Amino acid sequence: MGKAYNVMAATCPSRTVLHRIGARWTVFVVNALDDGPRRFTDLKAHIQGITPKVLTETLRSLEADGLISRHEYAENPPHVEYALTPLGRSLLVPLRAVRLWAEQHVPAIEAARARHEKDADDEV
Amino acid sequence: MGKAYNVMAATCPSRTVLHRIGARWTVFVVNALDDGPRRFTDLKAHIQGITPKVLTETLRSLEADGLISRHEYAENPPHVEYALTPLGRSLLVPLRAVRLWAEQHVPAIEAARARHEKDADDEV
DNA sequence: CCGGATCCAAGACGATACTG
DNA sequence: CAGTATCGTCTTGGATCCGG
Repeated sequence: MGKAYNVMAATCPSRTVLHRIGARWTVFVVNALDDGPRRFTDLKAHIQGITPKVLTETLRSLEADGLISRHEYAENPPHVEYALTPLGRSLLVPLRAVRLWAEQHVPAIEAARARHEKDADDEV
Repeated sequence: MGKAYNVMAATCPSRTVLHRIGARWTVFVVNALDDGPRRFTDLKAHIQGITPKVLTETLRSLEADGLISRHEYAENPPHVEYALTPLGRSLLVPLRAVRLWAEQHVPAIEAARARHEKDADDEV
């Protein structure tokens, strides 16, 4: 029995999964829930620059895929908490690594870009 | 001395890095170079469904960021090879994990989507 | 507090044809 | 073989305002 799924295959269902993971804000939301449940406004404040509309869309998508859970308390004013499901926590492992990689390699990337920029100039 | 970079901050340079990593085809190209250098046509065949234009754009971006190297042999017909740089190989580690996660959790995601679909129907 | 509704802009992505 | 050129589409995402 070989591998069941392969993202390199055009019609493999894993591509839709990858597409969801790769969505612009998924890595932010999943990482933001790393240290426990958070409320909507809390998430919005933590993930700087995200708009309420996009945050809502992202949360709904992740909920549909079973990566986060939404718990609504019957209070007024409203009180809603989002948390990672076990499946979401398993995704957190690679996504945390991606986040860390991005944060740790900023200087290397910027240096490469500067070098590339310079090479382009030299060719003129 | 605290952490230098934080993707949660709106203006942090790590966001541009994350944006590049998150580009639709980055994870495919980096993973495709996992087991050694490949030629353009080889990549295109391996990453099913990618168009030459998009593949070129992705390769150029990754090259500009110092993640892959492009080696051109002075032959006719043309012979060009792409390979991961050390920096690119360091990115391969988390991106390979992302790819594996996507491939391994297809059934879980599909089950969650079906459940979600059913819940939506039940509310009607 | 937690969103929903609406409108709009950008750019990513795709299809196709062509060339050194 | 390894791309370019062109064009069109179409999904994302952003801005803003409103409502339960």
